[in-house]
Amino acid sequence: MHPIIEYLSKYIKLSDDQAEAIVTGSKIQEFKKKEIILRPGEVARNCYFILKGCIKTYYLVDGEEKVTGLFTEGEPLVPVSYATGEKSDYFVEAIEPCITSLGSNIKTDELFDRIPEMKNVSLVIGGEIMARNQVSYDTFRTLPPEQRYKKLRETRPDLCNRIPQYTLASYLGIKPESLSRIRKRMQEKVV
Amino acid sequence: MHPIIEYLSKYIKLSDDQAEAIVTGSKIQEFKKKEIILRPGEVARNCYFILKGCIKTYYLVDGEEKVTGLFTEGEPLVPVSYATGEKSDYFVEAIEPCITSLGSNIKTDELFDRIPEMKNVSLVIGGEIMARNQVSYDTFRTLPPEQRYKKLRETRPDLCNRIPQYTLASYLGIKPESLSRIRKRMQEKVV
DNA sequence: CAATGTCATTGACTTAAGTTAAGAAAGCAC
DNA sequence: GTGCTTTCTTAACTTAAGTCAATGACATTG
Repeated sequence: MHPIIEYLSKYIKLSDDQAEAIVTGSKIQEFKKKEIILRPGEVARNCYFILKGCIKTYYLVDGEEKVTGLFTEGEPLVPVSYATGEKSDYFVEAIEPCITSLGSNIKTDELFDRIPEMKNVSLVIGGEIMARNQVSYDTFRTLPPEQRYKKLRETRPDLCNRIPQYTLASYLGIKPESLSRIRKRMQEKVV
Repeated sequence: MHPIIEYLSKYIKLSDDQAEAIVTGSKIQEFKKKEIILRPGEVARNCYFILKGCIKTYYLVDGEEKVTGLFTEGEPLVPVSYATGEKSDYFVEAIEPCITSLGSNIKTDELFDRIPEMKNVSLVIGGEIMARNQVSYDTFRTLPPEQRYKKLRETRPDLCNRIPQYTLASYLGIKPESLSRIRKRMQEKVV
């Protein structure tokens, strides 16, 4: 089964015809490692469903990368700029070689015409993304750096291994040196 | 004009009949200062549009209040629990005496039947809430405590005056003592 | 109006993250 | 493989937030 259909199957029973229409209608786009998908000042014309690879979103503050989001296989990435139609404030960049399926406003309208039920699905998925964002937000807000790292190891252990430490540190809101020290502290406690 | 209709007018042109239906169909609920609106473990059956007053959302971590959200007049408050149907992880509590207009799943379904266009409005409003959340999230992530406070004074100066310092401190992710010191430091620079 | 409770500030001290700089380890290109 | 870049770690020092404790301001209540 196509990954997109598998993803949607949680929300809606699609006929074979409908599934076929979605898959053949969906555009695939690939990105090289370090390829920039969206820059500040640009308006996002697409959102992305990640089939393979890993993408980060980040701000450039005084020349420093501030990572605010990490996305991997099976996750939808909806740039704020796509939702609002305004210029993006941040970068979207492939950390690994990526294969994504594109969503666009035009495609979405066509889809809603063809399968009206998808409007409800969008509302539900939107609610879920919002809820997930909120949880991630609240974790960051309520925990100090060291505990954020521990939490991340529990909830997304895959990330800790596949992503450069300095990117992970930025995502945790600390400097690479601090992450290094945290890791060392944790090691010592285990021994 | 009713505040809810004024709010919706940004998104949809409602006939007088439709506006009438929404206003008469909407339930008003008031809360006393310090009244708890939602507790961890409970499932939210309502979302709220704030007509008057101020509401905070917070986690209780080791007996300590960790404020993650502050909402005032004209803002919609959608508990994660309302969106997901799962038990809440956090408290929702009135900081000031509040007057709110309730939204509920049943009401929403009725509304969608009556005014199908409202489904599109929900999608748009949902996108906007998500975008606003993201901006607030990213501000917190990318700025250190002192700058978070400065930013908050720029973007929501009202909050800094109407809310207790210890609540504000918690919202900024610091202790009241630290906020006190930050304020002192800022004063000294002005003089 | 005294007594109590709530909230904000201050000071002394601790802790952990930031900064700067240097060097080690790993990955990549030629 | 050699050399180069990128990434990670370590160390010494600085800075700012956390902690603990005391005090002061203010509002609320009996």
